Amino acid sequence: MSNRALHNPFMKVRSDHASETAEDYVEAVSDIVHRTGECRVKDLAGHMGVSHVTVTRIIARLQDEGLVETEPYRPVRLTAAGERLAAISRRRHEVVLAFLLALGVPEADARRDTEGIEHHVGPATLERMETFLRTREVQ
Amino acid sequence: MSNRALHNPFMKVRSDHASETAEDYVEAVSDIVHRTGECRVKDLAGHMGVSHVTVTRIIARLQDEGLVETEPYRPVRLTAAGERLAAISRRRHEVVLAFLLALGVPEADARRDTEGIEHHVGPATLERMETFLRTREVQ
DNA sequence: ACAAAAGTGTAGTCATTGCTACAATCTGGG
DNA sequence: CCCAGATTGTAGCAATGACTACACTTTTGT
Repeated sequence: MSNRALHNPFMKVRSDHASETAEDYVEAVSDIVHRTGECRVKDLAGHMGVSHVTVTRIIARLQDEGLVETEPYRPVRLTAAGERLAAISRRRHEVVLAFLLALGVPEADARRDTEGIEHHVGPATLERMETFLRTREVQ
Repeated sequence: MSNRALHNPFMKVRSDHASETAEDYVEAVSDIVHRTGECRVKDLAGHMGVSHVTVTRIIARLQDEGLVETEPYRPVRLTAAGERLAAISRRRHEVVLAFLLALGVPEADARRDTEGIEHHVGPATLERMETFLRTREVQ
């Protein structure tokens, strides 16, 4: 099993799915705090396109994981760990988006695809994308 | 809501998840049939790294969706629709993998990342990847 | 100051994808 | 032929993420 995990890419993809939500949410919290000063549940619900109930439960889980802090009826804040994860996620998001744009993908498509792709871009691929951006530039 | 769906990339990603499984499984069925003559539940379980129970249930769903055909204790076959989806998925998979390799990503990383990325590569991005492969070639 | 409105939490449901444990079927070797 | 082992199916549980409906705070406007 653990042996197969090392060789089966599907397992990697599945375990990635678990952290995708965390990455998306801490990034969203970070964005919203920087734009509006504080991040409320309803802001996240609007941002993610889900009901406030879904947000509440996911935030509760992220709090258990030590990524965010909040109290009932209060705004959501990032912990230090949450800030770190948000920074990493945002940077990767930006690299992937810039890369797709540099590739010549129309902006609307690039934004859509980046949202799905970013969570599956490993360090090696990210590094190659950055190299491409530095050397080729737009074309 | 439906208005927001058009503008919220996260909704796209979520609905993509539903079809990812279908794509992965029809592609796996196709591969296994071509390699060994027939595709059994246990082959899929090994290929995907999950228990046979998970496979059985997913295959049942894909049968409802008209992508595969099977009877109890019998091998799994693809329908015409399943073959079509498998062909599309495999081609996209190959393009993404070739693209990452052309980018200079080490093979092991490229294979891993392709597995996660492929499902989120839209037509426009796929087209740009193919163009890159045709024009730049390896570099 | 206080009621209405806005925002948030809770209860309960559903679908998906995992799992283990156990039951049923198929198949091959003796 | 027939049973033991391999394969497949079924039952039942857990976690995640989605929802509606309803309850509870907080905020706001008069």
